[in-house]
Amino acid sequence: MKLKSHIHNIIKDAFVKADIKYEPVMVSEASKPEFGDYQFNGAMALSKKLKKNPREIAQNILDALDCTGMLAKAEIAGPGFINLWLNPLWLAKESQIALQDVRLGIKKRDNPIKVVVDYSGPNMAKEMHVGHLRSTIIGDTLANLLSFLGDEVIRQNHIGDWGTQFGMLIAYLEMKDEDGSVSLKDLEQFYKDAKAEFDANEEFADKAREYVVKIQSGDKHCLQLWQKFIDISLGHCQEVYDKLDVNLRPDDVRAESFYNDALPKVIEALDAKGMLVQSNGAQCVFLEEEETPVIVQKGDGGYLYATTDLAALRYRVEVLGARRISYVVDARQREHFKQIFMVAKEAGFVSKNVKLEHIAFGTMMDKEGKPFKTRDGGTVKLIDLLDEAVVKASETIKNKEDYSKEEIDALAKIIGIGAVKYADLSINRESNYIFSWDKMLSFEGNTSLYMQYAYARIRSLFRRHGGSIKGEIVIGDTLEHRLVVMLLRFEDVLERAAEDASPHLITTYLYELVTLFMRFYEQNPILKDGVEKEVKMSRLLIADLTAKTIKQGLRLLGIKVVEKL
RNA sequence: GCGCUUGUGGCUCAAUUGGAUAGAGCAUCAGACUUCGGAUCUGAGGGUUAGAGGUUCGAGUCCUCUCAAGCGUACCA
Repeated sequence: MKLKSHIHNIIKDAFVKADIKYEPVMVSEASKPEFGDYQFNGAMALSKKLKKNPREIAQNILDALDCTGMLAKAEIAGPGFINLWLNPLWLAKESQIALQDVRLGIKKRDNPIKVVVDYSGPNMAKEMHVGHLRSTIIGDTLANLLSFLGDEVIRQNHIGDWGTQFGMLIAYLEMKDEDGSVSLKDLEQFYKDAKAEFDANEEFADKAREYVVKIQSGDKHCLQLWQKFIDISLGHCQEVYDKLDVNLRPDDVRAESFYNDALPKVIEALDAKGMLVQSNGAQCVFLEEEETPVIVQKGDGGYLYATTDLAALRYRVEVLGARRISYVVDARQREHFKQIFMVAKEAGFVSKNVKLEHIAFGTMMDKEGKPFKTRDGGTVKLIDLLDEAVVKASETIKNKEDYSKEEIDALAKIIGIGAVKYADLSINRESNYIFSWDKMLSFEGNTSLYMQYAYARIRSLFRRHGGSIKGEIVIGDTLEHRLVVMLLRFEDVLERAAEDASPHLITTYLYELVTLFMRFYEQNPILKDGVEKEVKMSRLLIADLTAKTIKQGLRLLGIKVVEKL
């Protein structure tokens, strides 16, 4: 239910009736329950334009406002706010409709677009570390979300599989003369060993350099070694994706090497546009108001990160047909993307109706507020972090009920991984955040376990109830009223989260929803003796819609729910 | 040096993009129950939104300056 735009339309009609020749601003949720369900703040801003007292304008709007259907009541408050109350009968009817729909009343977009979401992007030379977590799950959530809302989403995993370090790595792989399955089990160690060999052994270093050239010129033997290396490394990534319950598959991989042939064409295109300038031997694009140029070709003829990104951008627009391209990449690359987007626009690689956006995010920090590292200062492998989360989760739930070992293992996986994801996604992506096991695995506050607990409680309610639910929703008190309004707000929240690429809007919403439900549940008995049948059914239906909304919300974040906890 | 980002109770985070008395959780203190799962709920104390100006009917949010922190600053990705 697009609550806001429905109310907006009613206000619009009132504007026409009241002969106000301006477009009304969007309504917003009331900041406090006393102020109703929604509020319209446009009267104050109009006062200057219309040269009238804002309260008078508000009164004019109010007089023209249709309060016979969706709205029950409207009042003027303060300097000219218009507070709006929704009609309980209307709310009951709409929530009933939502409940009968698997999509909870959320329609797919009428005008879907093709969206490329570029996320995760690990480097094949090393294993995924904690730094890849945010890109992977924020990107995945965005992709899930847009897809749910009806857009055609194309997931792109832009892996780093090309560059000088691969010469060293495949030379070392060949020297070890294994099939790779043993020595590449720990990529991190393999990289270290290769580097040590490179530094100590002159002969090996020469060979490594030679192999760089050989892969690039298409030498069969070297390419085979390289392919083997990439396959194994990608296998590590897939293991992480599966563990994370993220929707990335091998098909979504478009590696850097994929664009090799397109790189010279990027240079040609830029040259044809007269944008290339040679500076200190390198081919550069100078941009207005940018201090440093974008270097697209090195003095030795080699290509760079920027060149590959431009080639990828062209591919996404021209071949994939993207109308929106979202790059979910660390905030430190802000300048890079700013420049790439400028070059792409100037070169005509994208038309004006294509939206390019850098979905920047902050860094994960430790308790002291320093970048998250191991005790000896190394990077934390993502797979280790996830495994630890599962172990910690099983410790948390072990003492709770008499679960079998299998049950604990299954639960711990869902809960542990879910806790990591939820903790990350619940924070405004732009800022850095402090990683804390204790907070993450707490049952209190805005955490995944609080959501899981609420969901399990509702499910338990239905197990206990057993029989069928026949009846309709009747809003009995203000708490039920607020809860139902909250439930119907779901679509507005998803739209906004998708627009801003901000998963934390979903978690904030879910937390508010669950808090409200807990209060409702505490105050309004459902299965207890003495509750009238109609009331019982109505409350069960509200509980059911709450559970379904929690489940759907978490699902979009890539988190599964559990029936028992 | 220049540029970008950030600064909100003791701690961790919000604030509907300029709206009403800045909200939550943790921690602290005080309550509720012969538990529809207490891993719950209710309440209290705790804030000059880093600081100083400015714009506006109205500023945590926009502008200017100062302070502090993080990051980026041409042939890595």
